[in-house]
Parts: sequence; structure tokens; C-alpha cells
Amino acid sequence: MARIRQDANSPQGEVQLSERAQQLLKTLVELYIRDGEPVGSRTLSRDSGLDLSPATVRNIMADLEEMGMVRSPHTSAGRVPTARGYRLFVDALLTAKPMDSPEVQRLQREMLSKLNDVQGDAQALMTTTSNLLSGVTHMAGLVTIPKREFGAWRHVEFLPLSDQRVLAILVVNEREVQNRILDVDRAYTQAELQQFANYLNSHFAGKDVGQVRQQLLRELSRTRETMNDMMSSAIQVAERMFTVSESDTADYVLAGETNLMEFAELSNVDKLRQLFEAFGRKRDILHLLDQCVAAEGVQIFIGEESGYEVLDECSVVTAPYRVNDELVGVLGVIGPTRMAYERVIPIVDITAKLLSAALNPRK
Amino acid sequence: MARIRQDANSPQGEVQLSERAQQLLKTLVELYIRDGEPVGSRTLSRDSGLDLSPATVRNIMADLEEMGMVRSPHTSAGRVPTARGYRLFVDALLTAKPMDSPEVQRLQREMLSKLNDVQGDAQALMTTTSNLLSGVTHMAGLVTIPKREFGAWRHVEFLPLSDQRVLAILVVNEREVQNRILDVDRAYTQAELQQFANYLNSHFAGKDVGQVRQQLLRELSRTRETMNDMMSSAIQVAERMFTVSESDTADYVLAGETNLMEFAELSNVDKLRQLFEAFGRKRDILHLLDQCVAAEGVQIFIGEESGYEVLDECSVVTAPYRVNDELVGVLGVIGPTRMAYERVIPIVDITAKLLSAALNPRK
DNA sequence: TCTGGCACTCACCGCCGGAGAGTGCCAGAG
DNA sequence: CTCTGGCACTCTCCGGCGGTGAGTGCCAGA
Repeated sequence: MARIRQDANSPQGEVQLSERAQQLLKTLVELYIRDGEPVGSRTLSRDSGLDLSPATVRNIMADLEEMGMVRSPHTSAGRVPTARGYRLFVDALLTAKPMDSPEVQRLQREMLSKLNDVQGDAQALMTTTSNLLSGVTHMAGLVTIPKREFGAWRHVEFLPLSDQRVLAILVVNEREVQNRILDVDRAYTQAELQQFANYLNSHFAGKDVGQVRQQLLRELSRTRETMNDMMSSAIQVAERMFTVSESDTADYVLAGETNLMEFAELSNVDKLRQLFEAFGRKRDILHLLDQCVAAEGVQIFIGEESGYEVLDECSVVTAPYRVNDELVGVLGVIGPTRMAYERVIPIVDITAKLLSAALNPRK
Repeated sequence: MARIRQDANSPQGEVQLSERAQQLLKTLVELYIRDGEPVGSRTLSRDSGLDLSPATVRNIMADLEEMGMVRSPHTSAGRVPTARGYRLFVDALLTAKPMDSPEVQRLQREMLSKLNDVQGDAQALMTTTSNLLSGVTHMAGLVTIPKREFGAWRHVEFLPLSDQRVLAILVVNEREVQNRILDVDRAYTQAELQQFANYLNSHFAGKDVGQVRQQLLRELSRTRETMNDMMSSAIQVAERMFTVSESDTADYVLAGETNLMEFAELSNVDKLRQLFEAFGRKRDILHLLDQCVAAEGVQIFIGEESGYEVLDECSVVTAPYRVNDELVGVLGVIGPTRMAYERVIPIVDITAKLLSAALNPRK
């Protein structure tokens, strides 16, 4: 019988954890994810591939419990992974599904075809992506709508409103229309505003909105002398258009929330209610997602790690997507901590890449 | 002891129902709505104000059961109203709360103040109203977004897209921006479109969009000879703007769905899930609401009456709201069949009136 | 250091029996 | 003919009981 060397004490975890223990934890998490039931020493000894007796397994389980990797719901009920256990599993033990597995390829094909259907309309793109994520994972899909505009400047139009307010309408990317009410320094006439719009359109049409924005900021700080009054005013008004007001908060598209209802760990109506209320409030969820825009790749929050009580029994898997090499938004899924990470992670990863591709001007 | 005359056989119900029976049904429904528990003959004899012995009550209950007004969950469990029972109660037995009760007045004040906050922005108005309905009834609030445009024509703008498509941007009511992609009969140049827009704006600015629409239809049928080519083309393009495409389906604003989670009759996670999925699908709900736009006043669907299985245990109370004396949308609440109708009905009624008032141009 | 053995602890299930609520029916009173 | 009190019956709910099965912790021996 081949015995695995024990106590290898390899330097991969913060706490020393024998190779055997890691292997057992891995099997335990896998079994628990598959069946959703506490795993006993007997099963573990049979399925771990380690050829250890249940008694030995029990000893190791006691260690793992002490380290906070697993816990037992009650005295005689086998073990269940804790958030820490999942964390170690995800970080070090996961057998990642190769990105080119048939399933992922199928997903990729499906996504490309769906995304093509709505080519150009960013909003529809996000909705479709969210639906796709939820459909393919059977959990809740999530795509943030970027605060920062991107795409090609097409046309701007200003309309004077009462007082010192102007309605600005910006067409981006051939079909997306954004509008915003600006408070300006003085009342402008229709003719003046028309002039501004003409000036801006002739200067910026076709350019990337992000770049336009930066250019506007630069122009603003430039000395007034180098340009005439009209230009200066026009730039001032246009700049207003890009300053994010507190009212237009970030937002996200959620899909398939109802999928979450069928998970046993959320069958508690009260927990469910709190979760759905959090979805409706949006604030907490957005705050969590904001943290993920910074990170490069897939980000995972397991259970209590998120810091939000409502997400106690949930995990969030996210990946940022980019437009013009700039990270502008996040997508991901929300599901029970007991989810098939090795399947979900590549799905989220590739979806983010596909969405990035679909959003980029020339792909 | 004053005895109420029996078997009055007054001609108010389709089925003959003695006054006593009606009184008992009324008390039963009231008690059940209050406590949520099956009502027994003992309680009923005590609380009906009729001075009947429990045994007599039992006889009458047997009659009511035969008529399908009540049913007993099991042999020894008192009676519960059926949809038919609620229906009779709502139609004939309800002690309506006077519209000027302090509570309704308080609501009225609260609404007026909230609605003032968002004056002008129709979308925000609907959201606020929906929230208000859900907040005040502790159920789910619902406001449809009218398909038909209304308000004052402010400004239109056309932008040529690739192929024979035009992006139309219509500003209504000083701040609402609607945009739509039109398929037109041939490719127009930027200059042509500009001309169209100028023509239309000069003709229609300030007019009611509904009227503009009708006028456009009239002009279209007029012989071409009476106007020049440009005008004719402009009108043709503008008319396209108002033809509702299948893609821009009607929509509604839902608020406080999570309130529904705490009703015992919906604690069944599976039912809950189906209900929430129906909310997300929108189609069924919209179809139901469509039927209510026609009706003048408050409309009520009780349980299975709606015809949608997911609403089996729910009632929907709606009232249409109007703009310029035209019924354009519906608002209402969704809650368990066991809801305080006498409270909810006036609330929905008055909310519809207030929203109508807030939406009308000069109020 | 690993293992088999053993006592122990729980959750789960079905069963039972009593309490309580409410019913249906019947016979008698008004 | 209607109403009422009485009575037997039904059904739910609840707590207690004991058996079963799964799994544990610990200990002594290989």
C-alpha cells in the first residue's frame, strides 16, 4: 500500500498543514459541495484515496476542526467546511477546470452568439450577460453598469431649462443616449448652447469619450487666453456633463435571483428576505463589488468574508471587465458558499473576457 | 333579546343569502383577516352581534360552505373564506373606510410632499408612488409605466445611423428624454434630418404629445399635394417615432416585493419562488394589469380570479390613473388574499388620484 | 504512528396518548 | 318550523418514549 508522506510541512499555507490533511480537506469540501451533507470519517477514509482508517481520519479531522477549517453541526454528524476551509480549498487545493474544457467552450460559443444579437447596445449587453451567468450557473448573475462613460462620442445636444439649468443629451456609440441635467453658472440662450454643441461635436465626434473627458480637464486648466469666450464656456459646460453627481449612483443588473431560493441553506424565509432586501437596496452589494474593480482577475468572497451579514451563507465570485484596457466594471455570480467553485470560477473569468471583447470598439 | 329577521331574501346577491348569513360571513371574513386563523362557530356566535348559539351558526356555516363561500381546512378547524366569499364580502359587505379618515389624510399629506420632491420627472414619480404604496400597505406596490407618451413636446433630434436607420431623440416635459431607433424608407443625410427636426420642432413645440401623435396620423392621410416633399417626409419619419414596436414592451415599477415574504400563506418557498419569477417575467402581471386600464375605478382580483396560478393566494387591488382625462396606466398593490381590503381599497384609490394630479401639466 | 474497538451522543422517525378545538347530528323546546 | 343544548366524533398539535443509525472521542495495543 502506497503511503503518502505525512507532515511534509510544505510552505504553502499560513498554518502548517500536512499534505494528508490538505488532501482530506480537499476531498471533504468536494464531497460536501457535491452532496450537501456533512461528511463522516468513514466516507472520507473510503473516498480520499489515501488508504487511512476512519479512526485516523477522525484524528486529522479533530486537528482541522481546531484550526477552524471544518466544524460539525452537532456531535454525531460528520464535518462541514467553514469559510476558512473553503478559502484554503479555493486558494490552494482547487483542481481548476481547464479553460478549454468542452463545457467552457460551449459556453463561449453560446455567449458569442447571444452577445452578437445585441451588438452595440451596452445596456442590453449587460442584461444578456447577467442572464447568461445566472442561467449557466443556476445562481444569481450580476453585472455592474460602469459609472464612467466609454465608447465613441457621436453627438451632443444642449437644451436650456428654467433657471440656470441645461439638459444635456449625449449620444455615444451610435445608439446609446445619455442625458443629464446640468447646473451652470449663468443662463444660456438656445443659440449659445447650439453654438457650444456645434463646437464640441466638430471637435470630439468619433473620439473616445474617456479621452474626451481627460482632454476637457486639461483644457479647463489651460489659460483662458489661448481660446475665445465661446470655446471656454463650451468646455466648461461640457465638463459639467462628466462630473458625476451623487444622484446618478452606480447600478447593476441582477438576474436569476430566484435561483437562490432553491438552495437548502437559504430555505429560511427570513434570511432569504434579508438577502433580497439587500439586492433591492443595492448599496451594500455595490460597495462589495467596488472592491473588485481594482483587482486584476477573479475575486472570491466566501461567506462571512464579505463583511455583510446577509451574505453569511453566500459566496460571491467576481471578475472585472475592461474597455480600452481600463477596468470599468465587474461581473460575477452570487450563490451559496457550497458552490462548485472549480466550475464557477472559469465561467466568471471567461465571461468577463468575452464581455470585455464585446464592449471594445474594434474587436 | 333583539332578533334579526331571518330569510329576508333581499335581492342583492346572485344567490339568495339571508341577512343573517351575510352578517356572519362578514364577521367571519373580518375576523379571519384580523387573526389569520380559521374561525369557529363559537367565536362567530360571540362576535357577530347576532345573538345566535354556536349550533345555529354551525348550520348556517354548513350552508355557506355548500355555496362555496367558506371552507374548512380540515374536519375540526373552523372556517376560512374562499375567493368567492371574499368576493361577496368586497362587493356587498365591506364597511368602507371613509375617504377622509385621519389615516387617509395622513397618507395624502405624505404623498403630496413626496411627490413634490420629484416634480416633473415622471419616472421618479412612478418609483416614488410604488414605494409609497408598498410602504403604507406593507405589501408589494406596483405602478405601470404608460406605453403612450404624454406631456409637452419640447424638442426632437434625428441622427442618421448606418443603413436606413435613424436615431430619434425626443425631449418631453422639460426633462424626460426618450430615444428610439427608426427604420426608415431610405437613407437620409444629416442635413435633411436636421431640416425635419427644425420643421417638427417649430410646429409642435409646447403641444401635448398625445395630440401631436393624432395630428401626425391625420396629416399622413392627407393628400400629399397640399404639402411639399420635405414636410411629407418629416411627418412620415415622425410618425414612425410613435408606432410602438414590439421590442419596447410596457413595463412596471415594483416595490416592496420582499414584504410578501413575511405572510404565512406564502411562506412556502416554492410558491414564493414562482411568484417572484412571475414578477421578473413581467408578462403575466402586465397582462393582468392591462385589463384594469379600461375600468374606471378600483379593480380587485381575488386569488384564483386572476386566472394566473402563481397569484392563487394573492389578491391584486388596482386603480387606473389618468393624464389629460385619458387613462394611461394602472397602479395598485399585490398582497395575500387575506388583506385588509377596507383599508387598501381607499389607499389605492386615492393614490391613483394623487398620481393623476401630479402627472397633469397644470394642476 | 496507526488502527480496531468501544462507549457515548445526537438527530431522526414512528408511535402513543392526552388535550383542545370544532364539527355534525339529533332530539327537544318554543 | 326554527333554534338550541347535548353528545359523540374527528382531527391537529404536542410532548414523551424508545429504537435505529451515523458518527464521534478516546484508549489500548500493534
